[in-house]
Amino acid sequence: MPPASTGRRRRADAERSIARIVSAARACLSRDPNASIDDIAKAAGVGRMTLYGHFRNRKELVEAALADALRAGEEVLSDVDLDGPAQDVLARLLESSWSIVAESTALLAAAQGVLPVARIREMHAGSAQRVEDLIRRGQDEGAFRTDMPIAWLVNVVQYVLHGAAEENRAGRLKPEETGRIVIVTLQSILAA
Amino acid sequence: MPPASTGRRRRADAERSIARIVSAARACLSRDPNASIDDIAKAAGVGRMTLYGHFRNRKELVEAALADALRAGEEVLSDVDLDGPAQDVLARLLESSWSIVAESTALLAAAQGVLPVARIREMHAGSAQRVEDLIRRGQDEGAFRTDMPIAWLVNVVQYVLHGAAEENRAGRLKPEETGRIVIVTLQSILAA
DNA sequence: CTTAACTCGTACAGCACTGTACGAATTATT
DNA sequence: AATAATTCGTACAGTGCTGTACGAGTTAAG
Repeated sequence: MPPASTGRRRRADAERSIARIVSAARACLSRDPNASIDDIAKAAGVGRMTLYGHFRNRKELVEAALADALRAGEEVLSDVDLDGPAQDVLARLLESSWSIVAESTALLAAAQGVLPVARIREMHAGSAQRVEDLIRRGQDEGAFRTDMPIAWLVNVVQYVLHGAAEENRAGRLKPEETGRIVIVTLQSILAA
Repeated sequence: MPPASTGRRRRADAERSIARIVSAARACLSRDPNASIDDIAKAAGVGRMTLYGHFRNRKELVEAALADALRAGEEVLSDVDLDGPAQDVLARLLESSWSIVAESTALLAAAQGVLPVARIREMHAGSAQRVEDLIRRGQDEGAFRTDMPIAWLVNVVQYVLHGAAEENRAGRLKPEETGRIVIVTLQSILAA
Protein backbone atom coordinates (compact mmCIF):
# COMPACT_ATOMS: atom_id res chain seq x y z
CA MET A 1 0.00 0.00 0.00
CA PRO A 2 2.12 2.85 -1.30
CA PRO A 3 1.29 6.17 0.31
CA ALA A 4 -0.27 8.56 -2.17
CA SER A 5 2.18 11.23 -1.14
CA THR A 6 5.39 9.49 -2.13
CA GLY A 7 6.19 9.46 -5.81
CA ARG A 8 6.73 5.70 -5.64
CA ARG A 9 6.20 3.69 -8.76
CA ARG A 10 2.69 2.33 -9.10
CA ARG A 11 1.29 -0.48 -11.11
CA ALA A 12 -1.06 0.31 -13.98
CA ASP A 13 -4.09 -1.31 -12.36
CA ALA A 14 -3.52 0.76 -9.26
CA GLU A 15 -3.53 3.91 -11.35
CA ARG A 16 -6.80 2.81 -12.87
CA SER A 17 -8.33 2.09 -9.48
CA ILE A 18 -7.30 5.45 -8.17
CA ALA A 19 -8.77 7.20 -11.16
CA ARG A 20 -12.07 5.38 -10.77
CA ILE A 21 -12.18 6.11 -7.06
CA VAL A 22 -11.50 9.81 -7.46
CA SER A 23 -14.07 10.04 -10.19
CA ALA A 24 -16.65 8.19 -8.12
CA ALA A 25 -15.86 10.35 -5.12
CA ARG A 26 -16.48 13.45 -7.18
CA ALA A 27 -19.80 12.11 -8.39
CA CYS A 28 -21.02 10.83 -5.01
CA LEU A 29 -19.93 13.83 -2.98
CA SER A 30 -21.47 16.13 -5.52
CA ARG A 31 -24.79 14.44 -4.94
CA ASP A 32 -24.45 14.04 -1.19
CA PRO A 33 -21.66 15.73 0.77
CA ASN A 34 -22.09 13.11 3.49
CA ALA A 35 -21.64 10.12 1.22
CA SER A 36 -19.80 7.41 3.12
CA ILE A 37 -16.53 5.82 2.11
CA ASP A 38 -18.49 2.67 1.47
CA ASP A 39 -20.84 4.40 -0.96
CA ILE A 40 -17.92 5.79 -2.87
CA ALA A 41 -16.09 2.46 -3.03
CA LYS A 42 -19.23 0.76 -4.32
CA ALA A 43 -19.77 3.47 -6.91
CA ALA A 44 -16.20 3.01 -8.05
CA GLY A 45 -16.78 -0.72 -8.37
CA VAL A 46 -14.05 -1.38 -5.87
CA GLY A 47 -13.78 -2.88 -2.42
CA ARG A 48 -13.59 -0.57 0.55
CA MET A 49 -10.21 -1.98 1.43
CA THR A 50 -8.82 -1.12 -1.95
CA LEU A 51 -9.89 2.41 -1.37
CA TYR A 52 -8.14 2.50 1.98
CA GLY A 53 -5.08 1.20 0.24
CA HIS A 54 -4.84 4.42 -1.71
CA PHE A 55 -6.32 7.00 0.63
CA ARG A 56 -5.45 6.92 4.30
CA ASN A 57 -8.71 8.54 5.39
CA ARG A 58 -11.77 10.44 4.34
CA LYS A 59 -9.96 13.74 4.39
CA GLU A 60 -7.43 12.65 1.79
CA LEU A 61 -10.16 11.31 -0.42
CA VAL A 62 -12.24 14.45 -0.29
CA GLU A 63 -9.21 16.55 -0.99
CA ALA A 64 -8.37 14.45 -4.02
CA ALA A 65 -11.93 14.73 -5.30
CA LEU A 66 -11.95 18.49 -4.89
CA ALA A 67 -8.57 18.78 -6.55
CA ASP A 68 -9.88 16.78 -9.47
CA ALA A 69 -12.93 19.00 -9.85
CA LEU A 70 -10.76 22.09 -9.75
CA ARG A 71 -8.37 20.61 -12.27
CA ALA A 72 -11.28 19.92 -14.62
CA GLY A 73 -12.45 23.47 -14.13
CA GLU A 74 -9.07 24.96 -14.86
CA GLU A 75 -8.84 22.85 -17.96
CA VAL A 76 -12.10 24.21 -19.31
CA LEU A 77 -11.23 27.77 -18.40
CA SER A 78 -7.84 27.69 -20.02
CA ASP A 79 -9.52 27.14 -23.37
CA VAL A 80 -11.51 30.34 -23.18
CA ASP A 81 -10.56 33.24 -25.39
CA LEU A 82 -9.58 36.17 -23.18
CA ASP A 83 -9.56 38.84 -25.86
CA GLY A 84 -12.13 41.58 -26.19
CA PRO A 85 -14.24 43.62 -23.77
CA ALA A 86 -14.36 42.36 -20.19
CA GLN A 87 -18.14 41.99 -20.32
CA ASP A 88 -17.86 39.57 -23.22
CA VAL A 89 -14.98 37.65 -21.69
CA LEU A 90 -17.04 37.26 -18.54
CA ALA A 91 -19.91 35.87 -20.55
CA ARG A 92 -17.67 33.37 -22.29
CA LEU A 93 -16.05 32.25 -19.07
CA LEU A 94 -19.40 31.73 -17.39
CA GLU A 95 -20.93 30.01 -20.38
CA SER A 96 -18.31 27.32 -20.37
CA SER A 97 -17.84 26.89 -16.65
CA TRP A 98 -21.14 27.41 -14.88
CA SER A 99 -22.18 23.80 -15.09
CA ILE A 100 -18.99 22.39 -13.64
CA VAL A 101 -19.11 24.84 -10.79
CA ALA A 102 -22.76 24.01 -10.29
CA GLU A 103 -22.03 20.30 -10.08
CA SER A 104 -19.38 20.83 -7.47
CA THR A 105 -21.40 22.76 -4.95
CA ALA A 106 -22.06 19.79 -2.72
CA LEU A 107 -18.52 18.57 -3.12
CA LEU A 108 -17.28 21.89 -1.84
CA ALA A 109 -19.61 21.58 1.12
CA ALA A 110 -18.10 18.18 1.87
CA ALA A 111 -14.63 19.67 1.73
CA GLN A 112 -15.60 22.47 4.07
CA GLY A 113 -16.59 19.87 6.63
CA VAL A 114 -13.23 18.13 6.57
CA LEU A 115 -10.51 20.43 5.35
CA PRO A 116 -9.24 23.57 7.04
CA VAL A 117 -10.54 26.77 5.49
CA ALA A 118 -7.04 27.86 4.58
CA ARG A 119 -6.42 24.72 2.58
CA ILE A 120 -9.61 25.18 0.59
CA ARG A 121 -8.85 28.78 -0.23
CA GLU A 122 -5.37 27.73 -1.24
CA MET A 123 -6.75 25.16 -3.64
CA HIS A 124 -9.14 27.72 -5.06
CA ALA A 125 -6.46 30.33 -5.45
CA GLY A 126 -6.01 29.67 -9.14
CA SER A 127 -9.59 30.15 -10.22
CA ALA A 128 -10.14 33.00 -7.81
CA GLN A 129 -7.14 34.78 -9.24
CA ARG A 130 -8.44 34.32 -12.74
CA VAL A 131 -11.76 35.92 -11.82
CA GLU A 132 -10.06 38.71 -9.92
CA ASP A 133 -7.81 39.53 -12.85
CA LEU A 134 -10.77 39.74 -15.16
CA ILE A 135 -12.66 42.01 -12.80
CA ARG A 136 -9.70 44.33 -12.40
CA ARG A 137 -9.32 44.49 -16.12
CA GLY A 138 -12.98 45.37 -16.49
CA GLN A 139 -12.56 48.07 -13.89
CA ASP A 140 -9.60 49.53 -15.75
CA GLU A 141 -11.66 49.57 -18.92
CA GLY A 142 -14.41 51.39 -17.07
CA ALA A 143 -16.84 48.56 -17.72
CA PHE A 144 -17.03 47.20 -14.18
CA ARG A 145 -17.96 48.99 -11.01
CA THR A 146 -15.47 49.99 -8.33
CA ASP A 147 -17.78 50.84 -5.44
CA MET A 148 -17.55 47.48 -3.71
CA PRO A 149 -14.60 45.50 -2.35
CA ILE A 150 -13.01 43.38 -5.03
CA ALA A 151 -13.14 40.33 -2.76
CA TRP A 152 -16.90 40.63 -2.59
CA LEU A 153 -17.21 40.91 -6.34
CA VAL A 154 -15.08 37.83 -6.81
CA ASN A 155 -17.00 35.78 -4.30
CA VAL A 156 -20.45 36.88 -5.33
CA VAL A 157 -19.71 35.16 -8.61
CA GLN A 158 -19.37 31.92 -6.66
CA TYR A 159 -22.53 32.52 -4.69
CA VAL A 160 -24.64 33.22 -7.73
CA LEU A 161 -23.27 30.15 -9.45
CA HIS A 162 -24.04 28.00 -6.45
CA GLY A 163 -27.51 29.48 -6.30
CA ALA A 164 -28.09 28.68 -9.93
CA ALA A 165 -26.92 25.14 -9.24
CA GLU A 166 -29.48 24.83 -6.49
CA GLU A 167 -32.28 26.11 -8.70
CA ASN A 168 -31.20 23.64 -11.29
CA ARG A 169 -31.23 20.70 -8.96
CA ALA A 170 -34.63 21.67 -7.64
CA GLY A 171 -35.95 21.85 -11.18
CA ARG A 172 -36.91 25.50 -10.87
CA LEU A 173 -34.49 26.52 -13.57
CA LYS A 174 -34.19 24.66 -16.85
CA PRO A 175 -30.61 23.73 -17.77
CA GLU A 176 -30.96 25.44 -21.15
CA GLU A 177 -31.74 28.80 -19.63
CA THR A 178 -29.38 28.64 -16.69
CA GLY A 179 -26.36 29.83 -18.63
CA ARG A 180 -28.07 32.94 -19.86
CA ILE A 181 -29.51 33.77 -16.47
CA VAL A 182 -26.20 33.44 -14.71
CA ILE A 183 -24.56 35.65 -17.27
CA VAL A 184 -27.22 38.33 -17.19
CA THR A 185 -27.34 38.33 -13.40
CA LEU A 186 -23.62 38.65 -12.96
CA GLN A 187 -23.23 41.24 -15.66
CA SER A 188 -25.79 43.32 -13.81
CA ILE A 189 -23.86 43.03 -10.59
CA LEU A 190 -20.50 43.85 -12.10
CA ALA A 191 -21.49 46.53 -14.59
CA ALA A 192 -20.42 50.07 -13.75
CA MET B 1 -44.30 14.50 28.98
CA PRO B 2 -47.03 16.34 27.13
CA PRO B 3 -46.60 16.14 23.37
CA ALA B 4 -45.76 19.48 21.87
CA SER B 5 -48.53 19.06 19.35
CA THR B 6 -51.48 18.86 21.73
CA GLY B 7 -52.68 22.13 23.18
CA ARG B 8 -52.54 20.60 26.65
CA ARG B 9 -52.09 22.92 29.54
CA ARG B 10 -48.44 23.37 30.49
CA ARG B 11 -46.79 24.56 33.61
CA ALA B 12 -44.96 27.88 33.58
CA ASP B 13 -41.53 26.34 34.15
CA ALA B 14 -42.08 24.03 31.20
CA GLU B 15 -42.85 27.00 29.01
CA ARG B 16 -39.65 28.60 30.17
CA SER B 17 -37.62 25.48 29.46
CA ILE B 18 -39.05 25.18 25.99
CA ALA B 19 -38.26 28.79 25.25
CA ARG B 20 -34.69 28.35 26.41
CA ILE B 21 -34.27 25.17 24.42
CA VAL B 22 -35.62 26.66 21.20
CA SER B 23 -33.45 29.69 21.64
CA ALA B 24 -30.38 27.59 22.32
CA ALA B 25 -31.16 25.39 19.35
CA ARG B 26 -31.31 28.44 17.13
CA ALA B 27 -27.99 29.66 18.41
CA CYS B 28 -26.19 26.32 18.26
CA LEU B 29 -27.52 25.23 14.89
CA SER B 30 -26.70 28.63 13.46
CA ARG B 31 -23.11 28.09 14.42
CA ASP B 32 -22.92 24.41 13.54
CA PRO B 33 -25.70 22.68 11.61
CA ASN B 34 -24.54 19.36 13.03
CA ALA B 35 -24.74 20.40 16.65
CA SER B 36 -25.83 17.42 18.73
CA ILE B 37 -28.89 17.28 20.95
CA ASP B 38 -26.52 17.17 23.85
CA ASP B 39 -24.80 20.38 22.81
CA ILE B 40 -28.11 22.14 22.56
CA ALA B 41 -29.36 20.89 25.91
CA LYS B 42 -26.14 22.03 27.56
CA ALA B 43 -26.39 25.43 25.90
CA ALA B 44 -29.94 25.73 27.16
CA GLY B 45 -28.76 24.91 30.68
CA VAL B 46 -31.03 21.90 30.74
CA GLY B 47 -30.66 18.15 30.95
CA ARG B 48 -30.87 16.13 27.80
CA MET B 49 -33.87 14.29 29.19
CA THR B 50 -35.76 17.48 29.73
CA LEU B 51 -35.24 18.29 26.12
CA TYR B 52 -36.56 14.91 25.06
CA GLY B 53 -39.55 15.58 27.25
CA HIS B 54 -40.57 18.42 24.97
CA PHE B 55 -39.25 17.34 21.59
CA ARG B 56 -39.67 13.78 20.49
CA ASN B 57 -36.64 13.82 18.21
CA ARG B 58 -34.08 15.92 16.45
CA LYS B 59 -36.40 16.67 13.58
CA GLU B 60 -39.00 18.30 15.81
CA LEU B 61 -36.36 20.38 17.50
CA VAL B 62 -34.82 21.62 14.29
CA GLU B 63 -38.23 22.46 12.95
CA ALA B 64 -39.04 24.46 16.07
CA ALA B 65 -35.77 26.34 15.82
CA LEU B 66 -36.33 27.19 12.19
CA ALA B 67 -39.89 28.26 12.90
CA ASP B 68 -38.59 30.54 15.63
CA ALA B 69 -36.04 32.13 13.35
CA LEU B 70 -38.69 32.68 10.69
CA ARG B 71 -41.06 34.14 13.24
CA ALA B 72 -38.39 36.58 14.36
CA GLY B 73 -37.78 37.49 10.75
CA GLU B 74 -41.45 38.07 10.02
CA GLU B 75 -41.68 40.22 13.09
CA VAL B 76 -38.89 42.48 11.92
CA LEU B 77 -40.24 42.64 8.40
CA SER B 78 -43.76 43.53 9.45
CA ASP B 79 -42.42 46.75 10.93
CA VAL B 80 -41.01 47.96 7.65
CA ASP B 81 -42.74 50.78 5.85
CA LEU B 82 -43.93 49.51 2.48
CA ASP B 83 -44.78 52.89 0.95
CA GLY B 84 -42.79 54.54 -1.77
CA PRO B 85 -40.76 53.36 -4.77
CA ALA B 86 -39.98 49.64 -4.86
CA GLN B 87 -36.24 50.32 -4.96
CA ASP B 88 -36.45 52.16 -1.65
CA VAL B 89 -38.72 49.59 -0.05
CA LEU B 90 -36.26 46.90 -1.06
CA ALA B 91 -33.46 48.82 0.57
CA ARG B 92 -35.43 49.22 3.79
CA LEU B 93 -36.40 45.56 3.89
CA LEU B 94 -32.84 44.44 3.38
CA GLU B 95 -31.42 46.91 5.82
CA SER B 96 -33.52 45.54 8.64
CA SER B 97 -33.43 41.87 7.78
CA TRP B 98 -30.08 40.98 6.27
CA SER B 99 -28.46 40.18 9.58
CA ILE B 100 -31.14 37.82 10.77
CA VAL B 101 -31.12 35.99 7.46
CA ALA B 102 -27.36 35.87 7.64
CA GLU B 103 -27.39 34.35 11.10
CA SER B 104 -29.79 31.65 10.02
CA THR B 105 -27.83 30.28 7.09
CA ALA B 106 -26.42 27.34 8.97
CA LEU B 107 -29.72 26.71 10.69
CA LEU B 108 -31.34 26.41 7.31
CA ALA B 109 -28.67 23.95 6.28
CA ALA B 110 -29.47 21.88 9.35
CA ALA B 111 -33.14 21.90 8.44
CA GLN B 112 -32.39 20.81 4.91
CA GLY B 113 -30.68 17.75 6.30
CA VAL B 114 -33.67 16.65 8.35
CA LEU B 115 -36.86 18.10 6.97
CA PRO B 116 -38.43 17.33 3.61
CA VAL B 117 -37.91 20.04 1.02
CA ALA B 118 -41.63 20.64 0.74
CA ARG B 119 -41.93 21.37 4.44
CA ILE B 120 -39.13 23.92 4.32
CA ARG B 121 -40.59 25.72 1.35
CA GLU B 122 -43.93 25.72 3.10
CA MET B 123 -42.41 27.34 6.16
CA HIS B 124 -40.70 29.92 3.99
CA ALA B 125 -43.82 30.67 2.04
CA GLY B 126 -44.60 33.80 4.00
CA SER B 127 -41.28 35.57 3.51
CA ALA B 128 -40.96 34.37 -0.06
CA GLN B 129 -44.38 35.76 -0.83
CA ARG B 130 -43.44 39.08 0.66
CA VAL B 131 -40.37 39.33 -1.55
CA GLU B 132 -42.29 38.18 -4.60
CA ASP B 133 -44.99 40.77 -4.05
CA LEU B 134 -42.41 43.50 -3.80
CA ILE B 135 -40.68 42.40 -6.97
CA ARG B 136 -43.95 42.26 -8.90
CA ARG B 137 -44.80 45.72 -7.71
CA GLY B 138 -41.42 46.97 -8.82
CA GLN B 139 -41.98 45.38 -12.19
CA ASP B 140 -45.36 47.07 -12.53
CA GLU B 141 -43.73 50.38 -11.70
CA GLY B 142 -41.16 49.74 -14.39
CA ALA B 143 -38.37 49.86 -11.82
CA PHE B 144 -37.48 46.14 -11.84
CA ARG B 145 -36.52 43.96 -14.75
CA THR B 146 -38.79 41.36 -16.29
CA ASP B 147 -36.33 39.37 -18.37
CA MET B 148 -35.73 36.62 -15.84
CA PRO B 149 -38.11 34.19 -14.11
CA ILE B 150 -39.62 35.70 -11.01
CA ALA B 151 -38.69 32.61 -8.99
CA TRP B 152 -35.04 33.21 -9.80
CA LEU B 153 -35.24 36.84 -8.77
CA VAL B 154 -36.86 35.87 -5.49
CA ASN B 155 -34.31 33.20 -4.72
CA VAL B 156 -31.26 35.13 -5.79
CA VAL B 157 -32.07 37.47 -2.94
CA GLN B 158 -31.58 34.55 -0.58
CA TYR B 159 -28.39 33.46 -2.22
CA VAL B 160 -26.80 36.88 -2.05
CA LEU B 161 -27.83 37.23 1.57
CA HIS B 162 -26.32 33.88 2.42
CA GLY B 163 -23.20 34.82 0.57
CA ALA B 164 -22.91 38.03 2.51
CA ALA B 165 -23.37 36.03 5.69
CA GLU B 166 -20.49 33.81 4.70
CA GLU B 167 -18.23 36.76 3.95
CA ASN B 168 -19.16 38.19 7.29
CA ARG B 169 -18.35 35.03 9.19
CA ALA B 170 -15.04 34.74 7.42
CA GLY B 171 -14.20 38.32 8.33
CA ARG B 172 -13.85 39.38 4.71
CA LEU B 173 -16.73 41.81 5.02
CA LYS B 174 -17.09 44.20 7.90
CA PRO B 175 -20.53 44.11 9.56
CA GLU B 176 -20.91 47.87 9.12
CA GLU B 177 -20.57 47.70 5.37
CA THR B 178 -22.48 44.50 4.77
CA GLY B 179 -25.88 46.17 4.73
CA ARG B 180 -24.90 48.65 2.06
CA ILE B 181 -23.22 46.03 -0.08
CA VAL B 182 -26.17 43.70 0.01
CA ILE B 183 -28.49 46.52 -0.95
CA VAL B 184 -26.34 47.79 -3.78
CA THR B 185 -25.77 44.31 -5.13
CA LEU B 186 -29.41 43.35 -5.12
CA GLN B 187 -30.56 46.65 -6.54
CA SER B 188 -28.20 46.06 -9.42
CA ILE B 189 -29.65 42.64 -10.05
CA LEU B 190 -33.26 43.73 -9.87
CA ALA B 191 -33.07 47.10 -11.62
CA ALA B 192 -34.63 47.28 -15.06
C1' DC C 1 8.36 -17.46 -13.53
C1' DT C 2 9.14 -15.06 -9.79
C1' DT C 3 8.21 -11.36 -7.05
C1' DA C 4 6.13 -7.57 -5.31
C1' DA C 5 2.13 -5.03 -5.81
C1' DC C 6 -2.51 -5.04 -5.67
C1' DT C 7 -7.42 -6.53 -4.55
C1' DC C 8 -10.80 -7.22 -1.34
C1' DG C 9 -13.55 -10.01 2.02
C1' DT C 10 -14.34 -10.55 6.92
C1' DA C 11 -13.84 -9.23 11.24
C1' DC C 12 -13.22 -6.08 14.85
C1' DA C 13 -12.60 -1.97 17.96
C1' DG C 14 -13.97 2.55 18.61
C1' DC C 15 -16.61 6.63 18.42
C1' DA C 16 -20.43 9.76 18.40
C1' DC C 17 -24.69 10.13 18.22
C1' DT C 18 -29.96 8.94 18.79
C1' DG C 19 -33.78 7.60 21.28
C1' DT C 20 -35.79 4.73 25.23
C1' DA C 21 -36.46 3.08 30.05
C1' DC C 22 -36.47 3.67 34.78
C1' DG C 23 -36.92 6.24 38.73
C1' DA C 24 -35.94 9.61 42.23
C1' DA C 25 -36.01 14.50 43.45
C1' DT C 26 -38.08 18.93 42.76
C1' DT C 27 -41.60 22.32 41.91
C1' DA C 28 -45.82 24.71 40.10
C1' DT C 29 -50.56 24.70 40.73
C1' DT C 30 -54.89 24.11 43.11
C1' DA D 1 -51.03 19.92 51.77
C1' DA D 2 -52.11 17.12 47.89
C1' DT D 3 -51.46 16.25 43.15
C1' DA D 4 -49.63 16.06 38.97
C1' DA D 5 -46.24 18.01 36.10
C1' DT D 6 -41.56 18.64 35.42
C1' DT D 7 -36.58 17.95 35.82
C1' DC D 8 -32.80 15.19 34.96
C1' DG D 9 -29.24 11.63 36.04
C1' DT D 10 -27.81 7.04 34.76
C1' DA D 11 -27.96 3.38 32.06
C1' DC D 12 -28.70 0.93 27.91
C1' DA D 13 -29.72 -0.68 23.09
C1' DG D 14 -29.13 0.41 18.53
C1' DT D 15 -27.14 2.57 14.43
C1' DG D 16 -23.89 3.99 11.13
C1' DC D 17 -19.91 5.41 10.38
C1' DT D 18 -14.35 5.31 10.52
C1' DG D 19 -10.09 3.15 10.43
C1' DT D 20 -7.21 -1.15 11.49
C1' DA D 21 -5.77 -6.06 11.27
C1' DC D 22 -5.28 -10.25 9.09
C1' DG D 23 -4.94 -12.99 5.28
C1' DA D 24 -5.93 -15.34 1.08
C1' DG D 25 -6.37 -14.81 -3.74
C1' DT D 26 -5.14 -12.26 -8.13
C1' DT D 27 -2.35 -9.77 -11.36
C1' DA D 28 1.09 -6.64 -13.40
C1' DA D 29 6.01 -6.21 -14.32
C1' DG D 30 10.85 -7.55 -14.87
